[in-house]
Amino acid sequence: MAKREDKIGERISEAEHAVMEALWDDSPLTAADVCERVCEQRGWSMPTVKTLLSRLVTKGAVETEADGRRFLYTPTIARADYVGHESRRLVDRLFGGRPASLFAQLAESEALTDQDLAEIERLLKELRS
Amino acid sequence: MAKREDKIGERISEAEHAVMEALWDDSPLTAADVCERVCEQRGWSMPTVKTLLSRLVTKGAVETEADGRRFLYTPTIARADYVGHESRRLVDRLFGGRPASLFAQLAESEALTDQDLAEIERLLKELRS
DNA sequence: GCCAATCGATTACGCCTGTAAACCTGTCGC
DNA sequence: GCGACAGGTTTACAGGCGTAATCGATTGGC
Repeated sequence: MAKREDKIGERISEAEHAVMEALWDDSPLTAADVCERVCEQRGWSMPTVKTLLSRLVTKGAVETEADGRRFLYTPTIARADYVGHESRRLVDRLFGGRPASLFAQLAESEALTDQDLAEIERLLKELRS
Repeated sequence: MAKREDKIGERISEAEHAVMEALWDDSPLTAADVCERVCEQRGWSMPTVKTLLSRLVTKGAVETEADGRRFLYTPTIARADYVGHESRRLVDRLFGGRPASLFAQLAESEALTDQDLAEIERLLKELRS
């Protein structure tokens, strides 16, 4: 049942997360590649991306592979794991660990469209089988 | 439709959140009251609670009412608003704003018990009417 | 072979957060 | 009336985060 590398040790910050998204979207990437995909959108400059990448490497969320004189960066944790981890954190912190409460909250606060409801219904049906 | 005081300006930190929970649970409270409910559990001392309360007041998340020489603290934002806000933040950040994806994630990662499923189903049915 | 461009590493720095000690002041007991 | 205490305010300080400049090494062009 080894449930897929569950090593999400140190917390990933907001800015670092943006970098992770780029890498999850496509990897390995060089620092320049990453910058190309996030710098404009976030108003960052290269040095910022370099720093974030280093920190992610230190945290063990990203690993490097030498390619001549530069590095290629690859995530070591799966996006699904990260996302699952963060979701559970939220559910624990705000909903006493009861996902149904989260759902109720989203429902009650308008946040669910008809499409969402339909999709959730479909998933529910699937889980029943 | 004034959707209930939506003033969640500054972000509330983790530690501050613990204090908010105490106040949401029961308010108004004095600083000592708050400490009584969270200090042991979190391993805090009075000064820490005082600091957190001050910061929350500065952030406008809590307001004070004088009671003789001391203060009574009361939340100015509703728990439901805070929780909704944070939930939406997560959905936006990690699931491209699609709540159904969050649901799918929770489903796929074991996190949903039969009870959860039953409850969600019930809520769904309710929303349909 | 030497210079400029390229890259990663090191250093910087202000703000927020967690956690508290120190300080000031009003008050209640004696 | 005076000292101990309760309670709020100020100050502190280390670590994380956002953002970046600077340094040092490598290398491709000429």
